[in-house]
Amino acid sequence: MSGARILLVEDDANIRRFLGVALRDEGFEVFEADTCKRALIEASTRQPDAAIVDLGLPDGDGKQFIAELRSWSAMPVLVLSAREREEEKVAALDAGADDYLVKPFGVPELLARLRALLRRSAQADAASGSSAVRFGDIDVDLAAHEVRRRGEVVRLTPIEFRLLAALIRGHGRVLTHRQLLTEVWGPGHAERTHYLRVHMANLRHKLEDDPAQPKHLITELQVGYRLLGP
Amino acid sequence: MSGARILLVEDDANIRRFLGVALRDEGFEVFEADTCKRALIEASTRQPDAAIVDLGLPDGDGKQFIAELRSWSAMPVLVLSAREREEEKVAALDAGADDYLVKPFGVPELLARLRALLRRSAQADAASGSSAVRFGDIDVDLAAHEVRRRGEVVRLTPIEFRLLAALIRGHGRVLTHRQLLTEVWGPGHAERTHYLRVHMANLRHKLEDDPAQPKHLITELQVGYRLLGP
DNA sequence: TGCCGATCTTGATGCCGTCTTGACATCCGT
DNA sequence: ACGGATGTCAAGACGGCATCAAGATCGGCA
Repeated sequence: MSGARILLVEDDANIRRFLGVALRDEGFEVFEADTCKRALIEASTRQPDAAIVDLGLPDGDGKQFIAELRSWSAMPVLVLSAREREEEKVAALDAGADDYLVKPFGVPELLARLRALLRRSAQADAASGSSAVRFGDIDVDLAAHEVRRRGEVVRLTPIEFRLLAALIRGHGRVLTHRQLLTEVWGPGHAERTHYLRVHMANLRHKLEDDPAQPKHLITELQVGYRLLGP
Repeated sequence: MSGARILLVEDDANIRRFLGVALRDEGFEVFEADTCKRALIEASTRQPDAAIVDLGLPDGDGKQFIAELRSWSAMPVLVLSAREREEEKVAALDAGADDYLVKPFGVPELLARLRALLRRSAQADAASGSSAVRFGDIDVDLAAHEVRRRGEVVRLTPIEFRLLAALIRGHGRVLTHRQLLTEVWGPGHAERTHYLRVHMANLRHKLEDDPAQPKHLITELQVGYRLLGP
């Protein structure tokens, strides 16, 4: 679970910056918030995989944040706090937190505990349904890495799959050549538009009824490509 | 989640009795073990909902118990220990523990952390299936630690079994090299893709009719592997 | 304590699928 | 009809994968 998205809620700018660096070093994508209100907004818009929350926030208690969050999200929450009174810990855990770490703490321990939480929630996610998308007679399950056409499994090469995944993520919208190239090949290959043509052609052969008259993998002249739904 | 079944692994008879009483007072059903070996037997026969484990066991380290347990069970594990060195905590958590509490601790905190773990796993259990799986002519019973092929018992090495268990847990979907490596070898070996190739080859020799043309242990080029069902 | 067997790790090698690359055909708006 | 952009096709390069075997490691047993 590297590259997981973490919401970091902490009002002290120094600690926040410090933790942010440590988390990003581990390959996490980090979003930051310094108030209860802001944290709830970030939590809903960024769709993080887990939250690290300081209890002492300027507006309202961190426990309040957890309670609010729990009303619509099951994401794991790790609480940080200077308060080491046992009742505080019990209250936070019973409010819906998954772990409670008393300051000062070691970063390695924080990371290990975070890994443990992500490990659990990854399992849970895997067990509960799949993230399926459908357009025309094509079914794509991004999590399972599986593509079917009229029920038949279609074998895609790695690049074909990543290209399709990129198109699905922006489904409906036009994605520029540059966007697709950097997403699939990484930055540094942003001008190899020829790659796109070749692999898009391969994708069309595998997914379209008539590759010359694509119904879903649409060319936007001079701009890029888009995936058209049903 | 009152009435949950708890496995208590602790070699000190006094502490064990004390914790047993505290847990039973809360309405839990408690099973006790004082050695690594005994704990594994109890874990598989009693089917507890969670385990509380002391790290300092007479025979072998508690981490060993966790690693063994994790190869066939996903039950939450809360570690108790007198060792407060950070490396110990990290090692235990990365071995598969879900929480780590340093002695001496307050019973209310222990109970709150236990509640948090049970809360989570109750959610997860609601979604997932049983521990016996069949694909082709292979039968696997994760709980019993047994693999059969056309009725014949197949001997798997520890790593082979854990690799197979990881594939079964995500059966059908693609598991990335990274996922498999961290699950079987732990984080820190996430880029030894060579291990995977070797042990996957061994698994195929033991389970597939034609190891060169696998029907179930499928390679997903550049991505990982997947277990294909019937 | 020292030996033995099983298992895991590590390295070398050949192979196969995929990606890249270039030449050429086709389409589109002007 | 023209030029630039897009689509098609096929050949060769490249890198990942499978396989085998030898060295390292660990645990059990005497």
